[in-house]
Order: sequence, then C-alpha cells, then structure tokens
Amino acid sequence: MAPSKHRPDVFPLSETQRTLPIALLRAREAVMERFRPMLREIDVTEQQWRVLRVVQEAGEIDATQLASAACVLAPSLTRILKTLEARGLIALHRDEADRRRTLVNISAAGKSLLHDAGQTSAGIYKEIEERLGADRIADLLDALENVTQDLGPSNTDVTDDG
Amino acid sequence: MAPSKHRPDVFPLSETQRTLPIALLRAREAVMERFRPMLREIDVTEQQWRVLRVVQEAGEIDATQLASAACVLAPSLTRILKTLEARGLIALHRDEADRRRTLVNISAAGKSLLHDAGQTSAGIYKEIEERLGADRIADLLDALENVTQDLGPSNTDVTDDG
DNA sequence: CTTTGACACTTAACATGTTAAACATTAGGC
DNA sequence: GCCTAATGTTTAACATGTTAAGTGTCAAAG
Repeated sequence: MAPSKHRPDVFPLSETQRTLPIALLRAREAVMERFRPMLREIDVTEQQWRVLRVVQEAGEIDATQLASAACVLAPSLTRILKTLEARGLIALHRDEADRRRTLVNISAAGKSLLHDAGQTSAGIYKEIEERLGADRIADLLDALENVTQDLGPSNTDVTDDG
Repeated sequence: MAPSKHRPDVFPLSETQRTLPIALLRAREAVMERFRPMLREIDVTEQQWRVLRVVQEAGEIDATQLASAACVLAPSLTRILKTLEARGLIALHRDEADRRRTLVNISAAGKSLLHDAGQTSAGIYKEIEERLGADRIADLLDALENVTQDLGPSNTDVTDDG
C-alpha cells in the first residue's frame, strides 16, 4: 500500500467531503439502504428494530442500559417503548427493587417477529459480507471501535475492577 | 436471576453490538460530540452547518446537488434553506434557465459566520487528527469510501463530472 | 397549443434527534 | 420525618429523517 498522503487540494468540494462526519454518514446510509425494505415490510423503524434486538439478546433489561446498547437517547427510547408496548411486542414494568427503573421484556409476539425478520436480516448482512469480504468488515469494525474508544470517554473509564 | 444490585455497566458484546450499522453510528457520535459545543454556540445545527459549508465551497449550487453533497434529504433541505434564508445566511433564487431549480448562494453574513466558526472547526478536527493520527484517519476514510461505493452500485447512474 | 411523461422541488404526516426542564424515586444527612 | 442531592425516566419544543403524495416546470410528441 502506498503511504496515505493524498490531499487533492485541487478539488473544490474535497475539503468538506473527505471528513469523518460525512464519510461515516455516507457509509451508514449505504449499509442501511439494504435493510430498509425489510424494516418497512414489517412496519418497524430502524431504531425500533435495534431496541427489539437488544431486548431479545439481553433478556430483561432496564431503560438506561437499553438506550446505551441500542444507541438511542433516553427521550427517544421513552417514545419507542410506548409504541412497541402498544403493539404488543414488548412488556414494561417497574423494577421492584428500584422503582425509578423501567424494566423491559420481549413478548411472544416480539419473539415471533424477531425470529421471522431476523432470518431476512441475517441474509442481508451475509450479502453485504460477501460483497465486501468478511475480513474487510472485521478490519473496519475494529477501526471503528478503536476510534469510538479513543474519542469518546475522555474520563469515563470502563474498567470497574481496580 | 437476581436484580442488578451492582452495575454491570458494560453491555456484553452481543451479536447486535458488532455490526456495521451500530459501529458506524457509535463512531459518528463519538466524532460529532466534539463539534456539538461549537455548533450550539453559533446556534446552527449539524445539518445546517454541512449545508452552509457546501454552499460556500461550491459557490452557486442548485438544491439537488446541494442535498447530495451535504447528505440531507430533499424535504429536509427545503426546511433548512428556508431557515438559513430567514437568518440571512444564504440567498435563494430561481434558475432563469430552468425555473424548476432553486439556486443557492452564500451571503456576506454566511461567509462571516463560516470564517469565524470555521477556524474553531478546523481546530477541533486537528485535535481529532492528533488524537487518532492523520494516517489512521486517512486509512479509515479510504475504507469508508470504498464501502460506500461497493454497496451502492445497484444504482449505476453516475453523471457526476469532476 | 395541448398532452404526456419526467424532473425538481414542496408539503404532509409520523418517528426520532437534540437539548433543557420537570417528575419520581432513592440515598444520605439533619 | 424532612431536606438535599443524585439517579432514572419523562415531557416539552424545535429540527431533521423517512416515506408518500402534491405542485410547478421542462421536454418531446401530437
């Protein structure tokens, strides 16, 4: 590989176009475009889908951890949980030990939806893997996770054990 | 299972967590968090900022090309242009040659805003560069651009002259 | 000139992002 | 028990994302 020293100052639009915010946005759009038809078919938004999957994987989980894992803000999660509960896909109840917390569980209907659409989703992701290469995706995921860690918590250390 | 008495803050890295949509979203959030204070200070949203910068770099540009370059959808751009025009940061007028098109220009106030805040923005980006390494960012940008291109060729309409 | 189809927005309706503020509960100190 | 601070969640207000449908314009054909 040649040393990455390409800075084509000649292009008028290159300055804004070759930046992390734009590049990350474009890449995410390219990926999500593949999933949108499936999501629209089951009448579930992208964020609702993430919430459902996290709830299924985590089992019973409180709203704060759910918001963090599903990458949605607390105000958004409040609305999403209300919608999903109204559709019967999840069940909500107060934590008896700490009545501030809302605990979330997946319902039978939610499990069924995830089981069916999950297969389609996995198929789409496999298509993407075949198109890009599993190793290339793994490298990109590593790079993204490293960037996230190196930029995100300036002070928040995750290592709980001293 | 006993209710969480202590906080298992770190969500176990499940299947959902190591996927392109989530990883791209998290990375973008980590980057944007650095720019948000500056944007809030000048009372400009992230999308409005992108639009302004593209208009400045491109000079006079029509709405369709602007939407594509700034990564916003047409309905969003309509509202954004209305807001920016009301604030006097841009000027809008019909294309005389093709009255379907809306042409956008930067105003003196817009130039002034971009000049001032642009310096801060550049400083923040430089901070990020120093933290991550310029070569590492360049590699990531290359990977992201390649992924974007490799996932989009279902639509082979490239009338983009450079 | 009129029709047809395509293009470039524009509007509408609902969902979420983003920020700030409010509410309910818990934990600790008096 | 009351007060204060902190935590977990909710509400509110505005901006944007997303999809579908509508409006105005251009271009080609009759």
